[in-house]
This record gives sequence, structure tokens and C-alpha cells, in this order.
Amino acid sequence: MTRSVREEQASVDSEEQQELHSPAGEETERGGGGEGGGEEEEEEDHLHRLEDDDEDDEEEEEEEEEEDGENKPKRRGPKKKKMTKARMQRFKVRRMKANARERNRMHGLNDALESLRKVVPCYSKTQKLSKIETLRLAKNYIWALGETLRSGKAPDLMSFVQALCKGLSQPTTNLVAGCLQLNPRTFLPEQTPDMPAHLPPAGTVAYPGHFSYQSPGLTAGLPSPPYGTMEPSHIFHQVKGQPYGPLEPFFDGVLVSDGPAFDPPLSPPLSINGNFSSFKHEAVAASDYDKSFSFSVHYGGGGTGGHAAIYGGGGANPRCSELQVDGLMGFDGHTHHERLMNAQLNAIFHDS
DNA sequence: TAGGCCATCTGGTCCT
DNA sequence: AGGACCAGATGGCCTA
Repeated sequence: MTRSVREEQASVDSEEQQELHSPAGEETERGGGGEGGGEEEEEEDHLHRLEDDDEDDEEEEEEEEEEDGENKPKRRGPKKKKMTKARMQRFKVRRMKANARERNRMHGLNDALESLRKVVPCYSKTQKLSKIETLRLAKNYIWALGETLRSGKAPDLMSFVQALCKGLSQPTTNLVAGCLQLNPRTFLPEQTPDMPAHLPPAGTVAYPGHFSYQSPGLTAGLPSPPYGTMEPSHIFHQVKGQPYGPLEPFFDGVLVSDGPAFDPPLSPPLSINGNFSSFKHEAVAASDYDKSFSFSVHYGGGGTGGHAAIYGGGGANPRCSELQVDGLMGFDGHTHHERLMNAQLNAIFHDS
């Protein structure tokens, strides 16, 4: 079950819920469902009608409030006006307007959050990060990028992922790891005897180790849920004509094919260059990638396609529990996109 | 079934 | 007065 589907359902549900809870719910006219301007227009019309009715009833309004009697102490402050029919109508209108504004406000907030999801690592249309996880990941991402800029060195992949995953939930950690084709065992602090702690290679940035997330599932060998995969555009971000970023040297050796055009990226690459990365535009034969790059990223395949299983399988197979940054991997069956992604990752995380 | 996540409603507060 | 913002409450859906 994907979150997007759930959201659609929630949208429908919330419409029904609104009808139930709205003070003027029984009077609210709503279409068959679905969001759109038409529905909002209907609501507007309804509000206007209520306002008109309100004005018609103005004469009935009473300003004086009846005394509660001798039993209750007199209240200070402005007297509470009696809820006449007209006043009730005004109240309903006000509430409906406020509700509509609040809905719009929250929609705007959600839109902004969706935008954030797209510029944060591991964006997936099918496996959306929750709001809180999106914010956490964004914070970590910014922090990691900042650390990289401060140090001016290529980051160690492991440390980078650790930084990204700090404080994230297990599923999100899985997601991030899956996006980078890592086994969380390799970068989570929970070390096993046959799983030595990762040491960043010389010349790379090791983020301060404060990764605190402890996942019981890591040792329990939980099955790999259908966590999302990284969009190709997320890793590879081809921005023609943009000036190179401050870390341009990382891409000095990276050549980009002028093959089929890429779809507009939904999010920037998961790279220390992030939004300011760029590539040179010279073409290179695809076969050259096969010889040159050693980092392999599988994406879009889910749990069964490549060795994308994050939990479970890795423990049984030592090969799967190791980060294969330096291990040569074949590109048989890989798409052009994959090769380019591999190229970028190699450029980022290889010793330069 | 509990817990997580979500959208919405609602009343309070602050600001213009 | 009205709008923006906030936080609590509520109820629905989904998953483990």
C-alpha cells in the first residue's frame, strides 16, 4: 500500500468527515467527490447564501442576554450574547470560512512538504516519506552537505549515509540505504563480530559519529519491505549550461553521454554537490562506462530485482552485507540511466 | 487490535 | 473585525 493511494482515500474520507463535523454540515452541498475548483466554488456560493440569509434575519437579533439566575455568580467581562438564529448563522459562516482557510493553509503546507520531498534524497512517488521523516531527512541532508562544504573533501559514502539516516525510523533508514544500494548493517552502529565497523578511507570526510538509531530489526533479519527506490533523476542530475559548483573537481573525470534526454529531475542527485552539481557535456561511448566505473546502483527494481534487499538477505550472504563501492560489478542489463548514475556516484565517493 | 499517519475541525491567540 | 497561525481533538485508513 502506497502512501499516495492512502492519501487519495484520506481525501475522500476527509470530505465525508467534514460533512459530519461541519457546523453547517447538513446544509453543505458537495459534489460527488474529488478535489477541484468547482467544489470550492460551490462552497463559496453556499457561504454567500448563508450570508444573505444572515442579513435577512438581522432584525430578529437580540442584544440582551437573560440573566442566569441567582444560582450562578455574575460573570465579568462582556456579556455573552444570546445565540439567536441570525447569530448562529453568522457563526456558521465564519466557521466555514475559517475551515476553508485552514484547509487551504494545510494544503499549502503539504505542497511545500511535497516539494521538500522531491529535493531530499530518496524521493519516490510510490513510497512517500512521512512528513516527520521528510523533515528529519532534509535536516540531515543539509547538515551533511554543510559538513562536506566545510571540510572541502569528498565524503565517505558510509559516513554520508550515516549522517543522512541519523534519527530516522527503520523504514526510512531502509529506504535511504536501498537508494544507495547499501545494507544498513554496514553503516549502523550495531556491529556484529563478522561485521567490522566501517572505517572511512583516507582523504574522505568521516562525519562525527553520533548516529544513534538502534534497530532491532537489523539483527532479527526482518524481511525487506517494499521500500521505494531512488528515482534515476535523484542521483543523476544533468543541468546543462549551469556553472559548476564549488565541488566541480569531483566531476572532472566524469563524462556524460549525449544520449537520450533525461526526464526533468524530480529531485536533485544524492550527492555532496546536491543542487549545484553539473556535468561536462562531452559524449562518451557507453562501453567506456563498463570499463571505468565500479559503483553499481540498482534502482526501480524493488526487492526482488537486484540485490536491493536491505534486511534479511544480507546477513546470510556476506557479499550482500558489504558495500560494494570498490567491487567491480557488471552492467549487463543496466540501462543508460543506471550507468550515468553509477558514474556520478563513483565520481562522488571515489577517492579523487 | 494497537499504533502510526493523515486530514479536518475547532477554539484560542496574535496581528493588521 | 477578520485573517494567519497554532495546537488539541477526532475519526478514518493502513500495517504489523
